[in-house]
Amino acid sequence: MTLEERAVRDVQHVDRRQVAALRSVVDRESAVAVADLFRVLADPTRVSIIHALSVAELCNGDLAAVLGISESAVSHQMRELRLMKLVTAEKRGRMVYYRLTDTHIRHIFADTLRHVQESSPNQHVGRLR
Amino acid sequence: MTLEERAVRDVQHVDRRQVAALRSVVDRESAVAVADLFRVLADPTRVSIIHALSVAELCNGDLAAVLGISESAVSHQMRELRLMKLVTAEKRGRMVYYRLTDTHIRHIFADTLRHVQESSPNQHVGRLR
DNA sequence: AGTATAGTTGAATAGTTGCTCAAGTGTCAA
DNA sequence: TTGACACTTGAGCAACTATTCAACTATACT
Repeated sequence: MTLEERAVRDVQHVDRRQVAALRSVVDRESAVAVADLFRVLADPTRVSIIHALSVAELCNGDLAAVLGISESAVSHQMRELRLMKLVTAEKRGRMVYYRLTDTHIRHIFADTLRHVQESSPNQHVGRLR
Repeated sequence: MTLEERAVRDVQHVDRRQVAALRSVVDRESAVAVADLFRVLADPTRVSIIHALSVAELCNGDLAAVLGISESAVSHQMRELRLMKLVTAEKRGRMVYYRLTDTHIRHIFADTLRHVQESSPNQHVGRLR
């Protein structure tokens, strides 16, 4: 018996129609898309990069300087951010300048920063790094 | 020479004051806090759970039925979501009912869902799972 | 030409994550 | 009490991730 079949059969606590309705609302595909977007924002380095770029346009080396990490590490992250279309790269001479593509992301990001700063000024429940 | 020292020294493209200013704006601690919050939302299963709970209050087994995964898997995820204070658990008899704690998260989540559905209806650039 | 600078890339690696499985706890009903 | 049910927990593992290092390309300067 597949999980799919179990899902339809084994519901005993909510009525089946509600579960059936939820199963159609919560489709896997958009869940993956949403998770992918959040995944990009789920790393302190990328968060810092986006934070910095929300203040100024910066090149790869400057980002490394601002964050205090290697240029290679920045470059790897920029590749990811570019792939996910969160930043745009513009080459000028031998430098590559990055800026945020999307104002929507800016808002989501700002909202979350505010949320974190308001709701838990001192407690921190996340994992160790 | 530490990365910290490099950071102050090696800046050649932006003026040093700007980088110094950015270095104070982009502090590691809140970057980690923001990333931690996003990390919770960066998994398709947890996204689906939050999506389902934004529609109805559900117990562990129902969530398993709705998502089509094992109760154990759900329970593991609920522990995380509880730790991060995104959901609240309420035990009634032998069932544990979950609901979303925070309306702020609801908004961030809804924003992002809308963003994903609007901005990239068909393309998908994320990793395979 | 030659050299230095800015950035990219691929492999390797240490650490993390999400799930499964098996064993456990607590609750209800016969 | 016995059994079934709802859920939790810990160990183990396969997959993924962020960084480092070394080698590379491309541009600029002399």
